[in-house]
Amino acid sequence: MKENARSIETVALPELPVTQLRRDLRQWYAESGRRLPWRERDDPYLIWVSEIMLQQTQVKTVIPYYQNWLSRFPDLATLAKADLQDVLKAWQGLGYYARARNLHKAAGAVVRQHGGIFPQQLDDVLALPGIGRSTAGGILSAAFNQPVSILDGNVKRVLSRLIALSVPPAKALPQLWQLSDTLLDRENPRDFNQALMDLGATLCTPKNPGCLLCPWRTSCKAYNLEKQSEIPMRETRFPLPHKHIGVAVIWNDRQQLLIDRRLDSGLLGGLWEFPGGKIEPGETIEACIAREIQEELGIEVEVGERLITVEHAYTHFRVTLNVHHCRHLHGEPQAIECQEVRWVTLEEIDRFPFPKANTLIIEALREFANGEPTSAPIRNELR
DNA sequence: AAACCGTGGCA
DNA sequence: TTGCCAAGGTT
Repeated sequence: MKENARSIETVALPELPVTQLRRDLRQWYAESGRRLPWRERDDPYLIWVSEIMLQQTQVKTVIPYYQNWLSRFPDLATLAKADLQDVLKAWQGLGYYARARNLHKAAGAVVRQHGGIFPQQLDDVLALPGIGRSTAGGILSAAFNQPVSILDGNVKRVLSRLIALSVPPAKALPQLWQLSDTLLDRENPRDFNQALMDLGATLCTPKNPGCLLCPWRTSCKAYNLEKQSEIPMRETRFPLPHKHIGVAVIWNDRQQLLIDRRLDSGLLGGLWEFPGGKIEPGETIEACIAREIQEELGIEVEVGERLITVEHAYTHFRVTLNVHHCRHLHGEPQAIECQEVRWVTLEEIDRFPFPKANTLIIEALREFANGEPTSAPIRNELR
């Protein structure tokens, strides 16, 4: 990590009553800190798993996945030996699937390079895939009480308000890192870092922060300027592009369905899906599906009636999946633009990891197979 | 170094 | 309905 020395010089950090801030935060945490599953023990594997799951993901979402994960992969050695498909299955629905692939890969690295013992050197931890500076600090401080600072979304927001930062946090990362490091209570780094995140998650929230209960309110520049709701400043973004996709549910004459496994890199890497592709301008859904299936799988299908229409939003675009029943006519399916192709029954399909939008298709297939009446287009957000 | 990478909840 | 944001890292 390279510090931007110039910007540190030009943007001076305010004078802060550091000792008092540490003491007030410590006392608040003792009274109001959260009790969370990964705070009950200091096993680095348990802390590590929680830190990866919590990247860009809220505590409430993580907890059930965390419990289930530990029942399947109770220790690092078990995870290292596990099949990647089982790992992805346990991650199904959490999103950012590279986190699961990297966790699995890193477990193997710890076994081979560190004798199965999670490393305690910052450089060794940072060398593991999926662990950056903030996650390394979170793990080392929580598991070993090491004085390593953190800078996650909570801390960025808390510190931005504390100094009334006049630019979006992304434009001031060196200063925010320096502030996190300056404030860090080196006598109690574990509790300090956890307290800072709790403060951001429960009081110093993005909307309607509970400033009247905040232990830092007398020192908080944003509060004293009544600018809590304007800080941190946001970057302006472009509207999300919308893609229209034709998707095939291909049946053979043995009541089996054709699914494919995506390439390991990129969007939804390593997960299974129903094949399909983008509808070209002026193209009908049926023509698109027939064309995509010929191009991607090298087979010919007859496109039948609509099964479901799924709306789904990813981070950088929205999609409409136009899903149609298809009948396999001829040709042996080939893995041309994917890793693997497979015929499965509706009974077997649950064993494979699918992304969210595809699980909605599977639900619709179940209803179809059970002879339930097809309803109006089902919207993702209504489910 | 800007772009990419999921999903759920909320207003 | 749409946009925003969340315990960020990788390329």
